[in-house]
Amino acid sequence: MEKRSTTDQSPEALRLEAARDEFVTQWGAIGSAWGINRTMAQIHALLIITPRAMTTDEVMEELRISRGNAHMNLRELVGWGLVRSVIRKGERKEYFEAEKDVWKMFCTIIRERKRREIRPAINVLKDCIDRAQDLKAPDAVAFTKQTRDLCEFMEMADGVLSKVVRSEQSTIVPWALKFLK
Amino acid sequence: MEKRSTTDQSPEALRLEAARDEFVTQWGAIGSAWGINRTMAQIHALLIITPRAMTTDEVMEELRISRGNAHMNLRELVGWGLVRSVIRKGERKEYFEAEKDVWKMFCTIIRERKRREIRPAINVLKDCIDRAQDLKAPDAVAFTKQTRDLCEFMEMADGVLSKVVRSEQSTIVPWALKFLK
DNA sequence: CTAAACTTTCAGGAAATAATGAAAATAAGA
DNA sequence: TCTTATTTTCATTATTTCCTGAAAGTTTAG
Repeated sequence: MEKRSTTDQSPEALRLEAARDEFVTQWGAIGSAWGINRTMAQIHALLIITPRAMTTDEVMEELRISRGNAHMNLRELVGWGLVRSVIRKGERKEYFEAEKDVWKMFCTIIRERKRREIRPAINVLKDCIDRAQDLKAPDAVAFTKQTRDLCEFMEMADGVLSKVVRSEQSTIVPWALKFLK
Repeated sequence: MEKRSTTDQSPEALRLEAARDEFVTQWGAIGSAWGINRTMAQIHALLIITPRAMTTDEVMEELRISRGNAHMNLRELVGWGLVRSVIRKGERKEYFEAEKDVWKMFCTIIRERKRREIRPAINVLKDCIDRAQDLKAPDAVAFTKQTRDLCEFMEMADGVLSKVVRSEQSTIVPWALKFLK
């Protein structure tokens, strides 16, 4: 077994390694600001900038994390559809590679967030509206108006995002968006 | 001092109270899925569905949280621009009220997230590109391509969001978006 | 069937984050 | 100025979230 990162020490390689580390670290921080587990974001970052598929052990080594941690978060990423597992014939272990196309990545994230968070939020709002809509007290009327406004807004947003995401195949939307700038 | 919530027990009032509680609780959960402190989201929810401005003490009582907690999170909300403090003449204490217009709320959140997270992320990406763009190794080329793609995408997204948010005053964008559904 | 290679699970511990409560600071009225 | 109402801070404590490592499970080759 060779230790890549400790034997390959040319200045260029070091510089690349530093840049990669920076990216992985910062991407982890960014992820956690958006409610994503730091390690999951870091693994995702690592896979995104690695051209070949990686094994659990490689991820563990690169990120200095335990097997359990690496495993769980890789599974989670597969669950999100951001990473797929690859099995090479004749080999027993599992490899993982990330979707590299940024637009596809974006669409996947939107699709999942819609499903996991926007839809449930809309349901909560509808439930709240149902519970209070027939009440006449001023506070109740205010409550109903506010939740209804919020609900309509979120349904609109959900619809817009669906439109955007549905165009995943074509490159038209990203192209059009560039001109909207 | 009267205890509103424990003396006013008509079935309607109870039902409203339950709906409000549900909303506050769930909104807190939703917030934390998006990287926002649960309590902050709950206070925001509470202020959104309360027609009048509230004092720190009212928020404390309603949410059963400590003064320090209420205080800090109210300040944070004011910092986000989602809540403003109101000082009534002749009164010494501070009142807080939330922006109720959903579209304005949305624009405020976008504007802040752009400032706090999207911009810094773009800067990180640019820094990573700078560090590695002159390297020739295959891994380095892949790294640069990937970070550059990501960077371009985020700049595009940032631009689109700016466009959307800049139209805050007018009601044209929300109106147009409805038709995009 | 057995062993080796690899994956999965999860109880317990560690780290990160948030909340409390009391003391200190500030501001306003008398 | 002094007193009181109100706000702010922050060390301590509590809670939540995450990670580890080892044991159990699974699969494949021989």
